[in-house]
Amino acid sequence: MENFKQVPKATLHRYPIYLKALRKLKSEGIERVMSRELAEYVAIESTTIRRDFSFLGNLGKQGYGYNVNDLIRVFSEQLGMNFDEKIILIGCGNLGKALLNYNQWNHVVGEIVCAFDLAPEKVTGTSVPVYSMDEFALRKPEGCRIAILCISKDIQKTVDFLVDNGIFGIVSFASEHFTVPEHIIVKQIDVVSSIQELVFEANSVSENEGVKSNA
Amino acid sequence: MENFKQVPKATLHRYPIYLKALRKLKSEGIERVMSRELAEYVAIESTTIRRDFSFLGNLGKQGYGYNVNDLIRVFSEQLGMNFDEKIILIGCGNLGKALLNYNQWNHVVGEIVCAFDLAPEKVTGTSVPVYSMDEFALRKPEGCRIAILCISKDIQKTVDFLVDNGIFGIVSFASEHFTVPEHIIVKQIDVVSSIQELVFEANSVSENEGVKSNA
DNA sequence: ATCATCTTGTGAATTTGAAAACAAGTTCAG
DNA sequence: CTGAACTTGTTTTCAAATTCACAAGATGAT
Repeated sequence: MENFKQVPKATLHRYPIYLKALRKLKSEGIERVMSRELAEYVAIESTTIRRDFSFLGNLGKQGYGYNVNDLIRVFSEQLGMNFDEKIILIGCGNLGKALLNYNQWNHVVGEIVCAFDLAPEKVTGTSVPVYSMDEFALRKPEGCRIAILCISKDIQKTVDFLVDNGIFGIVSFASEHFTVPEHIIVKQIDVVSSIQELVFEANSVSENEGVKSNA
Repeated sequence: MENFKQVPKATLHRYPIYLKALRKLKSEGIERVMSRELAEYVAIESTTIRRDFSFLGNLGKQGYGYNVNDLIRVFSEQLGMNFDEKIILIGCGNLGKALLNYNQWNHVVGEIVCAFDLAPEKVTGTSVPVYSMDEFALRKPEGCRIAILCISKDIQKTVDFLVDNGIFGIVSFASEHFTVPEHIIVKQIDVVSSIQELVFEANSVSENEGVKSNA
């Protein structure tokens, strides 16, 4: 957030992985970790980890390692992770409802404040209010920047609408393809594509062995 | 599948994106596409696209472009995408059931043949049979290689169990961290991490503009 | 049939990312 | 307090991926 020295995209992609591992370590009561330990844990070279961390400042101590709590705090502050992102969800079908009932949002990135659906009266058993899409402008929470998309029709139209209404980050579970203006950030989540990639990878390594995998 | 000339990992990651876009084009009745058009559509440089395609053979014609149907067919055949992957799903909570009811599996990668749960008798309204984990060895479909993980407890134990039972590809929706042997391929799907990454990216580009985004 | 106009596929160059190597600072035992 | 043993952060080296640039082949209008 302060003086970003051009953090590489590849590094940005790994931060959530580190953060998750660090939270796990913290939950196990571990307060100190060395890059080499963490490396084994997340299957990323220790040298890569140290470099990734170095973009955020001098976080470790020679001969000691890193303090887990400090790391988590720096990640949160420096990367603008303020824990209270107001997120909205569009489309309350099976998947949408499953995400709404997912209880691990708090104190991680923020929370889903409300949801929108074409037929909100048919949606029952959710812990947050569900509004009609017609009420969007009226009901959109103050400061809301991110939307989770769980619809299967009219994707492009919906995306355009969201962008026009000030959303700049979209996490999409929609399987269909869509395009956005340059300044909008999209994260696609697609089981089918993941499985395809998995199959492609499997078939391509069967030819020449040797791939390191982890989660 | 035939003679893979070391397809780069980055390329492997883009194949599903192309495939999805191509299917969309096909559904719109478009039979011919040029790398430049496709580039604008998926926000990947045309030259990158041409190189990516070149790993699978000479698929295009100079002065003409690519035939959409041919491309889709080659992708499927060459990459071992045989449309009938027998997939299993572990954990039938909200999310698991949502995935089971997702109706766009057929003719894309294969299908979810059955599911497993600790308490299968409590799971209702699914279109595929749900078995107890105790019956795993007995019920696992012949030729099944891929499992979708939708559980929130005992992740590591479950993963170890699956690996011991011949699964080598895992698509995990579990938020918790786990490790696998080297030859196992894992695709993590995690809404929270995606949102984190999105926030990180947003905050880092606000400093220096200019990022191309798409879906 | 011919030619101007396209578009692919690929060597070469450039940019980007990862790994190795090491200097400098910290810890902890005695 | 002293020094051996560690571990970070960064410089340098190496590898991977992307982009450039262009030759070669195809098209379609005339």
